[in-house]
Amino acid sequence: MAKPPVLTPQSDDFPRWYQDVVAKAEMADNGPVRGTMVIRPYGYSIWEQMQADVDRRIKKAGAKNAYFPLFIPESYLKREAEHVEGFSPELAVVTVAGGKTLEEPVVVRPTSETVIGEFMAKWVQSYRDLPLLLNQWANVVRWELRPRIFLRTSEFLWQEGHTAHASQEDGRLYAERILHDVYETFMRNVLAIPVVVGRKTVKERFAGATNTMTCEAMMGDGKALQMGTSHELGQNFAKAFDIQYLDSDGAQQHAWTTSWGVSTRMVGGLIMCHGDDAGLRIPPVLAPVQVVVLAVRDDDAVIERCRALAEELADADIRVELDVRTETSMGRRATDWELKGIPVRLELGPRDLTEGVVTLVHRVGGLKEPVALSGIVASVTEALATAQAALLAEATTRRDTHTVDVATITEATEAASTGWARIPWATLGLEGEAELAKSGVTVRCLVMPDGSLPASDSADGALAIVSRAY
RNA sequence: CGGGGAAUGGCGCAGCUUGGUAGCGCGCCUGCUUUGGGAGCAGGAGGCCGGGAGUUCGAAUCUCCCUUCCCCGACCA
Repeated sequence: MAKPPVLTPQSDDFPRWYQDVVAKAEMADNGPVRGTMVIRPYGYSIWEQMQADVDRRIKKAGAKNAYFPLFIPESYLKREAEHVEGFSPELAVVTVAGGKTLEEPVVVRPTSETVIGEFMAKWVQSYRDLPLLLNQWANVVRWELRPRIFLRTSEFLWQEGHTAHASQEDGRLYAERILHDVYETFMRNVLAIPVVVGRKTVKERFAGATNTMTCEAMMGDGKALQMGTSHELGQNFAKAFDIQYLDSDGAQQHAWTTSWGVSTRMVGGLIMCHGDDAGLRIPPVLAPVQVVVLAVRDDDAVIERCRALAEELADADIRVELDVRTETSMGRRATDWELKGIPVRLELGPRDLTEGVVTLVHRVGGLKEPVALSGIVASVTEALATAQAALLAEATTRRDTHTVDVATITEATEAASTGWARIPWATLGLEGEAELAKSGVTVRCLVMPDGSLPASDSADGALAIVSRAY
């Protein structure tokens, strides 16, 4: 009798598959409070890898890390009208603390523009203080109506960058720099996710921003996921929080601010972009464990050789884990590592040992090949590079084959049942956008035909990428 | 907030119609045999059946109230 599949097949029920993987790969559990999640060690190690890489890139772009408080005076949120309107339904508010009703309720931050704006106002006096480039790694809370683990949780982890500039131009360039040099590059080169970078429509724009830019990724089922955003906030927050500086001519000026962030949602995106019916497939550059060395049998010589092998790989700076839990069957362990998406598995048994080889199993593609024990570092290095490239190629092919050019709203809706549609923004317009929304289809972003960012909300020739989204 | 479901060992479920204080699969523990793709057999541990009130000799099961969760929709950076 055939064994039932380890996971619900993607083609049967994609959301169910996603839930299954999250549980069986030991990524996360639901928390006790609705919408919260417990990130398990394996899931957290993936987040830590993301964090480390993104943090390095942010610092390279000149921003410095700081930390602002979790609690924000409710009055701060109210200072920027559009901002408070955008958030009020999803705010968690503390009204009682220390056994007493608070004079002024405090809000658990949904994002930190307001509190950071308040302090920027204190720190910025002169044009010489600009640009002020800050970033923080923090948790934020948004009481979402429909949570989904990693994709939309009531509390999530992220990095939020906040900057103040002397001119609109400088702010815009910095927001774009973060979008391209930090987010897009990281997603493509590390996550192996070929995101489309574009400009949000007015409807989809962040509350309080003058321009919202986004990285949109296509998931395995053809739906879109916003993986990161970068906002130009204009002078909205500078005016609300009085961030002013004296320019070189001695005149008071309001600063121009930006904000930008990526979150634990990326973990969900990674799962849904690369996962298959056997589980996760983690791109090697990101993978907390790149190689697992697996002892096939309980045999002293085998286990000893496995240890030596793992050590040799670790010495070559390959992230390796040793699995000599021979009390568990070989098949079970192989399945479990596959679920976790470890890119390369080295299986070593008595047979391999006598032949001086080890069986190298590729998670991407599934190929199994005997490779010489002597040149193992080179073989593994090559296998990792191949897997990284293959994942990006696969995701790129899917994105491209599931994106079609259309001319009408009806065609766009149709195309959105299996992927993305590209339609001239001039054809669609605000009414078309509203029309699509009725069937659950949204404009993910606007892009120019050459892939660059539209310079305005109504840039000539801009194309709308429309699809269903998570 | 509207519509639909559900709450029973860690997880997934059956039992309820026709009341007699729980059962299955997976997981877990012990032992033996196994181990090259989710091991097998044997023996175990583990549940005041979401909460409260009521009917009854007796309630997982019937009645009423409450709470929570899930799905669809509205909402969402």
